[in-house]
Amino acid sequence: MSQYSLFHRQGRRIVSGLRCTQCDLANNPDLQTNCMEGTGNRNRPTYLFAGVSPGKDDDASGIPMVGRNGSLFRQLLSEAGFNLQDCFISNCLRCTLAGGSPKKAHWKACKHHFLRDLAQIQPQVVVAVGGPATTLLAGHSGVQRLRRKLLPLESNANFLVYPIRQPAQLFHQEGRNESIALRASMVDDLRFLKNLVGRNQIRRGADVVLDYRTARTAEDVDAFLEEMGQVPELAFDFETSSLFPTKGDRLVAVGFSWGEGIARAIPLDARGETSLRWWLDGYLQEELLPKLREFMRRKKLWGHNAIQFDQKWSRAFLDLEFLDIDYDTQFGHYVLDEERGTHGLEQLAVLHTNMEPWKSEFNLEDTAQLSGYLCKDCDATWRLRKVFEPQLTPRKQWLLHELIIPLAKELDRVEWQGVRVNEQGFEDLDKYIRGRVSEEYEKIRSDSAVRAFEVSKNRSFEVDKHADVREVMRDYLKLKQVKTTDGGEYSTDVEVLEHYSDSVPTVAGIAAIRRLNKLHGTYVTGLREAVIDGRLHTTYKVHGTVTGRPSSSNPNLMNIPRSDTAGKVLQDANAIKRCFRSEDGYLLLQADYSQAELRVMACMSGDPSLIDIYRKGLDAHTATAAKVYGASLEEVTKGQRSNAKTVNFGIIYGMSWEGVLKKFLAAGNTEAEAKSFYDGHKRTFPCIWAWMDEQERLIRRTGEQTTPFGRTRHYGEIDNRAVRQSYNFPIQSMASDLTLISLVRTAKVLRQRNLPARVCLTVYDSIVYEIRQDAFWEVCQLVHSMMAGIQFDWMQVPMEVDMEVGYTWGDLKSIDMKNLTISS
DNA sequence: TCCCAACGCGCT
DNA sequence: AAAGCGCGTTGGGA
Repeated sequence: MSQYSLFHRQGRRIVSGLRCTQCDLANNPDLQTNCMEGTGNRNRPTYLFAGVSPGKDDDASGIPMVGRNGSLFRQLLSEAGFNLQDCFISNCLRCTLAGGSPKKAHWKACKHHFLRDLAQIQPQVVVAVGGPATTLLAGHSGVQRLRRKLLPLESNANFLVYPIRQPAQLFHQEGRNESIALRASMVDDLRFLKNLVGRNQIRRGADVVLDYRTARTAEDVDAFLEEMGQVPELAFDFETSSLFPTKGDRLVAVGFSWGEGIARAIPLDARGETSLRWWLDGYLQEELLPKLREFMRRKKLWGHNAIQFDQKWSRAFLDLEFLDIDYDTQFGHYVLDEERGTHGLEQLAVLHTNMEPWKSEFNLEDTAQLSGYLCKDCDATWRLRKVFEPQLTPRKQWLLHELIIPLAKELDRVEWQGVRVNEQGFEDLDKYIRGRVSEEYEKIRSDSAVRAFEVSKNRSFEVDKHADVREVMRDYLKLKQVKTTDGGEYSTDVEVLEHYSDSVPTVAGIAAIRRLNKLHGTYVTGLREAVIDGRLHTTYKVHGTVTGRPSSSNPNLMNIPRSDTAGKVLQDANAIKRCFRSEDGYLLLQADYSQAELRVMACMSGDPSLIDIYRKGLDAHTATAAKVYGASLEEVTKGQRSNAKTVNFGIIYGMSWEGVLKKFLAAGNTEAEAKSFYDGHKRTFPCIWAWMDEQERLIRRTGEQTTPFGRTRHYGEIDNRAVRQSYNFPIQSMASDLTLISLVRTAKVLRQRNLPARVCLTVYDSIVYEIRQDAFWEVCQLVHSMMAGIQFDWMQVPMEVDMEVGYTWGDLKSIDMKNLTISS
């Protein structure tokens, strides 16, 4: 899988820098520029010029189209009236052929670079410079014959290729009369292209003739299924009456596509004027659904709904436990471009295909209209795969097919099973918190400032109204502003409240009420409303974050309060987590990667001191403090350990000196102490700081980072925030991927061995399993050995896995894996 | 009634 | 001034 080495070893250290080694061109000992970037206007220029590969001078300088050939080419462009501002200049192959000829393997290995540029840059037309480039791009040879023609780009027919002859030909005929004529005709060809553009004759091509059909009779259905019978793989989509199938919901229609502009829609729930006759006589349940089930059961499918969605509806309405889905266009796009909110079907189709917007046609109440809409969804889904899939590097193929898609399928099962909850627990909490809130309100209402506020407003003071809290603190309690909100207002967030809590009891009361309200609204009322048959079913999003972490929503089960938070206002600190429980006869097992991010940092930076700490199995924060303070492990004080912890976390987030100072001061240190620790840390862990500098240089040079797992983060303007993100991204992303890989692997093995255990929850670096009691120890050992034994070539320290067991999420006990005992 | 911004806060 | 999320309430506007 290491065909690229973003992180490659140099001596002891692993440094970053993109080095492509995917074809033999990279092995050329004389190669100066590995994987050359194009140059010019990247923002929808008219022309993208593509030579076959960098020339000798290009290779030496790192820029395409320089040297003798390049300047001749630029001269011709200028004579033909081209403006370089409107051009992007690159090559089909990114490493020099050094006079050799391009082989299929070169293009196959390199193509994704070109196609990615193309998709991002979106030129109006691609100009293939010379015969070899034309062959690679358009699959035709003989430039002479193809002069002044527009050909479809072989890998993505949405782009047109205009072949021109190689200007360097002129050097072979220098001084001859033919040379003058040849030069003139080359310029003419360029002018011809410019005129085509000027007359607006190169547009995104008119779309293909659409072959969309909707089934209106049973005969139509049979004909469609017959027609699609021979097609091994189909794009498909469901139209549904809601986002999550619950009672009363309807699977409205299903559609398929197997070619550009081809789609079939089969309505299942007819509405509007176009009522279908078979809908009326029981045909749906007795014939159509079974037929459809048999049909879909045997097909490889791909969709655009992030898999879990399709899976749930087919399970609920087609009685198909698992669809054979091997691609999803949202994921396909996500691995190429991680930006949030960019994976919408219509948005992608408009950007990458010839299709026009259609989402406004959505109408659940008119089946005929909806079917047309569905056909477009399916068509777009089919087309987008053809656009995105060729852009995948081998590493991204691995990421998509070996991690993301299997993960989505596993998480689908997790969501579907859900987690058992103790509803009585929620009710008790509801009552308790209401009581606590009135108590606290009673206390603060005895404050004269609060009373004065209420008198002047002639209404009660409410903690949930930010303006109320602000006014009371600022104007009645006369407390100085400590912090400003984004909107430039007097902030009253938890940090400010805590600042005054010790000295002003009313502020402490406000803080308590706010926390109680949060716990009540989000975790008691909110969760209770989401319970279905005694279980909570979250939805995990696999493509929702720029780092590759999953996210959870409806309800979010990744932000359930921990005991130290809840304990600040609840008598029973674990009351909320205790509402999450195992099924009768089962146990919960929580497996946590301990300090995954700092361990990844140790591996990526190659820092000998940090590696040493983890190889010796020490407590990382204590050991950090010991090294920085020059003390023995036993001598490290609580305060010193806490300082080390602050900096260790700060590093992961790219905290600045000012940030460190602030934290240290807040913890009761002097500025001198902060400074001394900060400098001491840099001296003790030099490779960590060098690695961070490396990341900054990398994103300044290339604008992006890619992890060994194939996750990429793109940056726009490189500001301070981007620099901090560059420190955090590989660490957070890789740590998360280790957990996700473990989740997929362990879940699969549990199933293969038919063990009575399954994944029940996951929170970033932890996985919670629900295990039947009699199989507990077997599963526990299996999970532990798989998770702790995870190994990749870049890993230089062991991964430790903390194991905990309990009947609920709120009273987990540590497991001693050596002795297989449970701590009391 | 729905949508959005602002603010704040829960988690790793 | 420390990364990544989802979601609650309030309050203004369409």
